[in-house]
Amino acid sequence: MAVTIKDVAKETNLAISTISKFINGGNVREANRKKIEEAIDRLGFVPNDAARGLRTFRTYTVGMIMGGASNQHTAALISETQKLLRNRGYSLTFIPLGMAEEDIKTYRLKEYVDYLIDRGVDGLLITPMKRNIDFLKNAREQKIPVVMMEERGIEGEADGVMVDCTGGSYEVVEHLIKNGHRKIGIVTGPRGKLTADERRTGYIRAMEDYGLPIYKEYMIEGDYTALSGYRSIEQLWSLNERPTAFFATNYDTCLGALEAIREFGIRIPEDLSFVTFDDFDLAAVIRPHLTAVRQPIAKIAEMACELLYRRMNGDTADFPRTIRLKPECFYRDSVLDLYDREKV
Amino acid sequence: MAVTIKDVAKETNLAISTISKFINGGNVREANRKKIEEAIDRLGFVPNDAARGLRTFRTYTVGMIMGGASNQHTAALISETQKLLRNRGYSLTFIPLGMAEEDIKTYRLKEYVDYLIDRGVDGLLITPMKRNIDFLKNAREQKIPVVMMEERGIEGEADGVMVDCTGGSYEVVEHLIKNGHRKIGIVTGPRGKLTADERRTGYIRAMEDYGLPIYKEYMIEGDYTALSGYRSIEQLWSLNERPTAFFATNYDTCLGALEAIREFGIRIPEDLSFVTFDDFDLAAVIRPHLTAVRQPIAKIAEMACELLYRRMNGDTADFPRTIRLKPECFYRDSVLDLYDREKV
DNA sequence: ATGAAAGCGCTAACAT
DNA sequence: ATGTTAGCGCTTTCAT
Repeated sequence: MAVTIKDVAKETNLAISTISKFINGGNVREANRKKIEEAIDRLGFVPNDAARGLRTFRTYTVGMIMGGASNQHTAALISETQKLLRNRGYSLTFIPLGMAEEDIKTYRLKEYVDYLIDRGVDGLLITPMKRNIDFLKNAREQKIPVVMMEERGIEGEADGVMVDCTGGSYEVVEHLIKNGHRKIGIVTGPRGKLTADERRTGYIRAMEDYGLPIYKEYMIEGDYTALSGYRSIEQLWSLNERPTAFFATNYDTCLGALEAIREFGIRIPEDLSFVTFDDFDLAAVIRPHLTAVRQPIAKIAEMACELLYRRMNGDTADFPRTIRLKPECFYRDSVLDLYDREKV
Repeated sequence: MAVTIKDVAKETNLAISTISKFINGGNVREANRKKIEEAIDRLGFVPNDAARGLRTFRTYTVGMIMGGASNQHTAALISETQKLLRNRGYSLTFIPLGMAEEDIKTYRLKEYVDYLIDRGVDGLLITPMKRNIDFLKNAREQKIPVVMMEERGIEGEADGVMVDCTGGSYEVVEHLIKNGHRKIGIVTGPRGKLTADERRTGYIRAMEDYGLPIYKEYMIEGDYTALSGYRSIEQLWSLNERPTAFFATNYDTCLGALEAIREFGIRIPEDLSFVTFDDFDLAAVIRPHLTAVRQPIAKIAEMACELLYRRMNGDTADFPRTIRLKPECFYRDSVLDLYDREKV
């Protein structure tokens, strides 16, 4: 904190403004460039962000609010985002949204957004739990760009980067159907959360497209927690007519469901075929290898950061945009081919 | 960003300095207090952190670096910390440390620390992966207080807040022993990581105290990842003489181990008794309920924040401190009483 | 208790 | 290409 641009100026016998210009990528005579670089190095000069921010009305800080940091998918997203932002000279102020905690009831998203705005972020990356944009009021008023993750863009409010969950969900359920499954259980995510609604929709649509009946008993209302995944298997297994396949719609429910499956001694895929949204390390390792829909996490982060970066720099082209990324299905060994079985 | 302290001054017909004083908790005549509060409210004034920081050489920002955000324990820690810090007026700049990624090899901790220091954090909360303090050089030189989590305090360098892992580990292994187990498998964490070493020590010490032999084959070298947990069961189950009990030393290895257990159709506790470090939602729900060592997460966060807060405010009493918290064992149903079995 | 004024480190407009 | 200078919003002496 001690050495300032002034010191560098003195050291190099140049004007403060020349140093400033250099720092910000301006043109400087070659000889001076060297001198300045040396001086900066020797002195260990680091620009003072506070001073810079005071002038430029920028903090070079991005606020990120998102829940469920305890699952691999989210953690990876945070990690990627942080890296990309840092490479662009931004740091990340992070607010985790409690998933199971009191947060979900009180939904203090607006409070958090306002807090970050007051602290002076240049942009916001938000993963909301429902499509409700009250919390964006101050961001809009103060023209702080917002990119929503796992949501569509909103006219006049925010851009959105999301994965085509309906498609991914459809594809994996279709895969089950094509393997002869008719009774397919599913544990859904919280109502109003776009990804959850889409994954449910994909399931329903696939069933309908293949003329299959949709039984209420097979659609378990969950909330993306491991516990709800666990309960869903519990519930399905208590049915007289058990499903032959199961679709866990996110990482956490998948873990929970697998636990119940272990507990009940259910065999995959002999007793129950199993597919899941969100791929993870173990999914490809455990036996049988789990068929899963993988989200392009790096790409999501990249698109969101890129878009936010552009907005923060005044590029408002195509606002609001909705970037929709395709997930990828990994077909592995957790689905039993019922037709095959019949033949045997 | 528009309304400043100046506006408030004008609005109230008071001097800027009076407003400033009020904001910072100084004494103001009752009548003025009211006027100021009203004006602030009406105008929606929020102090500009950059300007304030420029004067005070403070950013009211704390940097946090920690890995493994994908497990419940870590996620909860981040969440708690963020909350506590915010209540004290600090925001959190977060850098996740990739666990399985390239980070673990290159170990760019110093790079991250320096980055945060350059960005001007007032304090640092770090969970290092090994006891190596090179990365603290700049923090020390610039007198930026550091509280290490999951580490001891270091003379002249940093305070430490940690859990007595040796004790917790000892206790839970002792529990196994007292239930008649002699062949106890364990999957350890990365060498050099204090918590991992301590948990290993607790295991060894308990075995020694009860005069039990320690077999190399039962001590699987892991790295706190789910995969290593999975592999450890795989390995142990391939032994001629399988263990009767297993100790997963953290959340991730526990998940991985449970997966392998499902896959191999191993029954808990009939075929294998199971205990784990780090308690989690499902542990108490699945059958059998898992015996687990729970870390006092809220307390850890509280102690770390409190200590860091004191340091940031110049209180250097007892530096460096090492705060050691006791974990708690939850004895549930995943351990078979072998004596009982003999009787039967 | 309140006010006037200096200045934190930097950027940007303007002058050279 | 480089230099001079005003001022961003705030805290902090120092007066009053």
